[in-house]
Amino acid sequence: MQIATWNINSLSVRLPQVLAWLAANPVDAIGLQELKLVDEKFPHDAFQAAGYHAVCFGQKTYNGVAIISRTPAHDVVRNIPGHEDEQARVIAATLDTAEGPLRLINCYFVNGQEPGSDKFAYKLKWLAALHDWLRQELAAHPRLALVGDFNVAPEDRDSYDPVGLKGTIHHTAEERQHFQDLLALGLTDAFRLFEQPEKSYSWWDYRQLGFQKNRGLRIDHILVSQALCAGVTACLIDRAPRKNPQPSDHAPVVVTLG
DNA sequence: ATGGTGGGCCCCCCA
Repeated sequence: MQIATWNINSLSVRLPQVLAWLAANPVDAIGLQELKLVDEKFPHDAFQAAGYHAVCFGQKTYNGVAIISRTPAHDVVRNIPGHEDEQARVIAATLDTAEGPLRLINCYFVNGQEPGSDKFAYKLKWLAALHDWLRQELAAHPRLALVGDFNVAPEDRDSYDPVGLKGTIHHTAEERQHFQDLLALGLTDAFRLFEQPEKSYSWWDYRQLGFQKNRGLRIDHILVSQALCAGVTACLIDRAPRKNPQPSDHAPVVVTLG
């Protein structure tokens, strides 16, 4: 089976591209981020017509996440339990598969703007809350995948300019430590299980020909629990949709499990 | 340090 993640930067604008991508890449489930619409405007009919179920957690103007899946999702959780948050950033659900239940946690991690800012402080708090909750989720759900736009470039090789951007947002020691803390819970970065092209990125700034110059960051990730890890046979970033007219600034990431 | 581009929305906020 295949699971994907994609920050689509407005579902209203990108719905045709998402449907086209799913038609060409009939994954079993995909986590979407940055819907930028309220639940009342979520296009359930379009996904149903494409053969998918959807659960969503929307918000006006900003954020918003959804899980699109071939089989109905159940035990849906929205945001981090016990962590007060006005922003819709997390949706988790269980999918029934041939190999047993799979817990899919789809997150739009905080951007954080700039180290030292209020938004950066919010990012670090949010990351700590996610970590604490994930420990419980992993204990309850051995087969677990954490997917989404992490807004962290974990290592220097995940950035087009690790020296020039050292210490800036997505590149700080604090953010990278939080990423390592997630791995320490027993999660594995599926992308790095395999040999990958050099300069593999999942996000490119719209400005100054970022994509054409491959000035990007790898900030969209799929982390798998130990129970899933042994069955992972591939993990790829699909750059093709970034070449579309009116693209999202992010590319989808896809993992193949057993 | 600024501003480059894009989305949402009501002209400035967020990425």
